[in-house]
Amino acid sequence: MASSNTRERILQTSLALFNAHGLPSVSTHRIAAEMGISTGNLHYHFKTKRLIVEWLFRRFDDRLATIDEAGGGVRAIDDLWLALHLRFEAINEYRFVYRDMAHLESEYPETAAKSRTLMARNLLNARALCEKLAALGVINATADEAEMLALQIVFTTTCWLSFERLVTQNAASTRPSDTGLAAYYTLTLLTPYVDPQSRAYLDYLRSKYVQ
Amino acid sequence: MASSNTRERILQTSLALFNAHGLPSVSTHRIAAEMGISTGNLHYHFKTKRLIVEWLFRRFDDRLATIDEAGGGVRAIDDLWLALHLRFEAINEYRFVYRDMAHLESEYPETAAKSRTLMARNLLNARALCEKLAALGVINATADEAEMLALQIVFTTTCWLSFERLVTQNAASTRPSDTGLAAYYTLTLLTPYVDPQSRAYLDYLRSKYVQ
DNA sequence: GTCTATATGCGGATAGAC
DNA sequence: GTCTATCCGCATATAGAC
Repeated sequence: MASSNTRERILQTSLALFNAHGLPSVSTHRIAAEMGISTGNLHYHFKTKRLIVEWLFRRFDDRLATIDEAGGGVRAIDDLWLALHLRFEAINEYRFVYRDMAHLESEYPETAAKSRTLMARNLLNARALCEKLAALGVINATADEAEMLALQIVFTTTCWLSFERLVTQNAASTRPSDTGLAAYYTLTLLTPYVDPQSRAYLDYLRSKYVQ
Repeated sequence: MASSNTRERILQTSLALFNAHGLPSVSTHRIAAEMGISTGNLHYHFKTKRLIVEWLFRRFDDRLATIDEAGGGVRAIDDLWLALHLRFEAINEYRFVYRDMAHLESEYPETAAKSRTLMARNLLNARALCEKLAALGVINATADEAEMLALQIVFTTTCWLSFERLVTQNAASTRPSDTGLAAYYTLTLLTPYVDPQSRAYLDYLRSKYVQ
């Protein structure tokens, strides 16, 4: 039916605007205007802006959960690159979440709490991943080093895309946000620890991404 | 005179509130209420909220510039630890800047542009620093590795304190934000490259900060 | 310098007609 | 479902008295 169509368009439009201009800067008026509908109509589908944010966050969360499941089979550096790439794709599609996290904290505490839970999950997964890579001999790292690597990986996947916008020139509007490059950058954290074979793969990526 | 006193108090109060609740969530009303003055009075001293933000950012910028000057003499890992610690102290005192960077981008474009300039400066400084440490033999890294380390250091100093809030339990209000720990965490990026002597210092820090 | 009072606009959200 | 019209509250900012 047309109803759920509008509902879906609201979510898509909101997501695009949140990503482009930031959660606090995008009003329900603006969302409705962008879609060419009235604010009354918008509030018929979502009683509050908060509900829109919650729905979008839930999708983000589900998306990452799916990636996590599939990512359990990482056994080598190139698997890891793919897993990271997919992860950055997802984070990029919902980039408003991490970029406006401070605002989320103060205005949408329930969603922020879920975000904390997500972060804890990410840490556990990353830790398990690094331990596995160490056990497989893909990386040569002590338990402490593996632990630190896991933290660095989670830190980077969470914050890198936001940071990248600061460094790249003011082409803030026209941002393709190369998620492959982001994945490569994350992998470089492992550089000092990888075995020679994996090292060759990193060099291959390097030639691909660094001019 | 009392006038400039009030002006200063406005800046201090604004800074504290921005840090505690976020730039977009703190209104001029709230600042005035917190100080026990009227909004009219506040606007007598600062015609717009934007001016307050610009003054605070300028102080932040100056503060980092001072640290940069003093930091030119880093010749060993313990020097670097001190320099990083001072830097995190400054970033922590003005943490609203990086935490609400997305909002700064959309609502205070001029300040955001200055922030970009600052970031470029940071990158150059970090690069020079890593090259120097490599030349001194404190770290054993190729030119590429030194370059990557510099990027990682800037990324970490910029985003770590924001990320930390996400990971630590919901004691978001009562956050001492251990800047020494942040500096130690940043140093761990160098771990794989340091010479044995510096390694000993890192181990000392580790025993101090990691339970 | 500091106050009270007020103008103006925007954002979220609702009422009721169609 | 969708619209128009409107309410309410808050935020920035100003005017004018003290």
